[in-house]
Amino acid sequence: MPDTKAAPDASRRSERSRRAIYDAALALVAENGYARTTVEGIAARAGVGKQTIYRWWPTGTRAAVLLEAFLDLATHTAEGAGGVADVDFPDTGDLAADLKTVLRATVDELTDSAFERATRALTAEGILDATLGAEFTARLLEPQLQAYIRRIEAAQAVGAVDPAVDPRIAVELFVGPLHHRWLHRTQPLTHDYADALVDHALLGLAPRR
Amino acid sequence: MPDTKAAPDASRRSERSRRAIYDAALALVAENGYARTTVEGIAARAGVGKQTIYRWWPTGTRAAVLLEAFLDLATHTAEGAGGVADVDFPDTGDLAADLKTVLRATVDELTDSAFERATRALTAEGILDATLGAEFTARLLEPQLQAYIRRIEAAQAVGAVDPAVDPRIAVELFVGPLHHRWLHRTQPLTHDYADALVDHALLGLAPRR
Amino acid sequence: MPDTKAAPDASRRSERSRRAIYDAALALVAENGYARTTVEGIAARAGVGKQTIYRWWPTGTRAAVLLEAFLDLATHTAEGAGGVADVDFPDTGDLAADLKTVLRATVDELTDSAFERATRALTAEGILDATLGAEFTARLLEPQLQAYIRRIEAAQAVGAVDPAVDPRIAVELFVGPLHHRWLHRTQPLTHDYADALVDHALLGLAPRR
Amino acid sequence: MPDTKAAPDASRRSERSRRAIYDAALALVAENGYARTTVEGIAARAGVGKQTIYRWWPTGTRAAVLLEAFLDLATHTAEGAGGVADVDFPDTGDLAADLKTVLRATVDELTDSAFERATRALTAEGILDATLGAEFTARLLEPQLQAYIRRIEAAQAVGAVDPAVDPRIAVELFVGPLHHRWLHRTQPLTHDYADALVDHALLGLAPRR
DNA sequence: CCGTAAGCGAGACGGTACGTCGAGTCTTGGG
DNA sequence: CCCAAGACTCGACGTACCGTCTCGCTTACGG
Repeated sequence: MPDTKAAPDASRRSERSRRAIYDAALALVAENGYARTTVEGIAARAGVGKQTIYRWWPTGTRAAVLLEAFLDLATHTAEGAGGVADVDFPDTGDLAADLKTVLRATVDELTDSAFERATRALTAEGILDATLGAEFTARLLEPQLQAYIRRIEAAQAVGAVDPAVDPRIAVELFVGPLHHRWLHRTQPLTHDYADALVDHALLGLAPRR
Repeated sequence: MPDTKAAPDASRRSERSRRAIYDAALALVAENGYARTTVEGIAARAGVGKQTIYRWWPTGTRAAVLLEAFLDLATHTAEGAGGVADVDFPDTGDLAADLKTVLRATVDELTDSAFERATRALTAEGILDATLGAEFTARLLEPQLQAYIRRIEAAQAVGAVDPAVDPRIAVELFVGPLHHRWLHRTQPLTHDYADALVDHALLGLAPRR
Repeated sequence: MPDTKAAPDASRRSERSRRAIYDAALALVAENGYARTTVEGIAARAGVGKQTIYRWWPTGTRAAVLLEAFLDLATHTAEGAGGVADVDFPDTGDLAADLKTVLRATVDELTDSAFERATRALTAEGILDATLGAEFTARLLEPQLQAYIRRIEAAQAVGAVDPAVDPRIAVELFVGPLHHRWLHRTQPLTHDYADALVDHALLGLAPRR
Repeated sequence: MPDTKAAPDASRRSERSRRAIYDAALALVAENGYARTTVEGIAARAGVGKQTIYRWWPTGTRAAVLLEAFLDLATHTAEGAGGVADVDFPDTGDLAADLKTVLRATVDELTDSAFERATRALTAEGILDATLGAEFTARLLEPQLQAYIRRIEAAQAVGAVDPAVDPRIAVELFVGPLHHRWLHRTQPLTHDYADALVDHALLGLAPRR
């Protein structure tokens, strides 16, 4: 036998229900927090049967719905720009300025009250569950990191970044501390912090002279 | 009297039960994962009534128990050294070497199969719940960061680190990327990575000449 | 048009599907019992869409299908004899013997493992639901009772039964106890019991002299 | 191992909940019918958690509750008379009159609008499910039949009933037809019918002269 | 030295949500 | 327009845990 459980026929899926589920999930998490958001609640708010949710997200249901809601959102936001997978990163020729621009935008996104709770929930679930974490990383996080990497490689090509530097580590030098502060709330997450991070990372800690 | 609920009398607390609860909680999380660990399960495994758990951890029960189990563990590990709050950081005079030593140790801790699940669980809960997050940060994370900060200030005093550098940001330049990789599993977490991180952060990304 | 819901066009009905539904329903009840027999299961087993079942049996679906399956069966069994409505009752001139013949046959039918479950199910549903009960009585039970009544009236005509006796009550004196024992399983249902019933009812309980 | 599932500790059972469940079950069946009565509904009406119901009636839940509700009711009605198991049957010396008294009372019980639905439900479930049926018969039906049997044996002792008669069959000659008419609603269930039944059964169908 | 008041193991309780099943309706594509 | 297939909304199922609440039992004062 090929499969234990027959997969549902995606071509007959209700578009209306799918969207209603995304909207309901995001709204409920924003309003009540992830812990108080239930599958039952999402179904009720979306005007949908629970089975419809479990049919399309049989495992990791709550988090899986949220992840797709996010991806859907991102897709529609970036409409026409080629989708999420192709995040655009500014290249004005000034690496530090470009990094600050992007990191400041990231700060704004992470502290956007409409989505902070959902983003935290997804991140936390990804930390706990490796399967969801892989999905989260591959579909949301990695595309962004790749955009950084491309910008840093461009900088290396024009001599703005040491060619010995591993671009992946370079990215993490910016993104890691930002996320660290956001996740653990050790200090407020501000534009100034984003700027300082760029300066420290580019110049290094050791004295230049 | 003004209090709605009388606080339990800590002097009468059963030491045996307290320890059994820690052990049970850590073991269950290690065996089954945090999601499948329940208060009921902990109580049963510890041979303890549920009420005994709720008496001493009335809120955020599951995570609160785990956090204390961790602190208890750390206290007994660091026995005699003055406790967790006073983490010791090597100072051989060679900052890069000292950082690598500590970061390598951190890598080992984070990937220790006996505790990785519990650490992830605690981190994830802290991300979702600000109250627990504050507790987690204050009692587990911050003491460690302070040790880094002291070491970096010492390095600044001997001219090994640029005096203009913000020590807090400096710490995050090491710890942030490490945690990022651990949390999101983007790449394997190795000693080599710890070393590379130190080198990149100290020297900066911009070409030295 | 006044009708809320158009009645389906019976002339277009698929004979193949109808028969397949009867077979599936009877088989499933015999195999798994009525409680575990579902409309979905019948449809699947019959290779038929659910709608086809609901189209032709819009109310009381499960029981209605079973009832028709039974009637269909009886019709085909009694083929040529004029159908179910005209049950034939032996008349050898010996009333007691004729009653014993029929009651023994009834005992055999009621304990026939192929149909006992379905008969019980139909009876039980008829007990609960007056509408189905009326249908069940009119189409299955009453024709049988009428055959008894005719035989008893014939017996009264030849002086074998007291003319003051109400034939309907007389029938129930035979059929009632038999069903009682079958329904409540108070004692085993045997041919001997059928015989004893006839003797007791004909002669009465009071001493004859 | 002795048991798959630990039995609950009956000594700690909540009397208040038990009674509330009985009341709710009987009321709901009377109001909405058995088919529309759900375990969830009973729990809600009784102000009780579903688990409390499933704890004490793990199998055949709905019907089992109803059966116990009935037994409880009967126990409290017959309070002081020694309980249900010891049904009292009149013995005025006139067998026919005594039987008519009891059968008329039975007619009234069976058509009592407060309990008819519940009685039908229990009977129907007992017909379908042999386990429940055995319980139903043993605890509700059989005690009544035994009272009849004792009365008939008494009648035999004084020569009012033929000694060759099987008392069990005699009982069924009265009770069987009554139940038959009640269950199948073939004719109205009246006191006159009860009287006629007694007369027919005692005297028999065959002419006395 | 002896109540008496706490902590304790145990587990029943009222709840909430889970994930599943089936009912009956609706939609799609084929004949 | 019938039909097979199956997705849909809805409601109930029986289970798992939550956090609260008695129950007896044990254990440490404090009069």
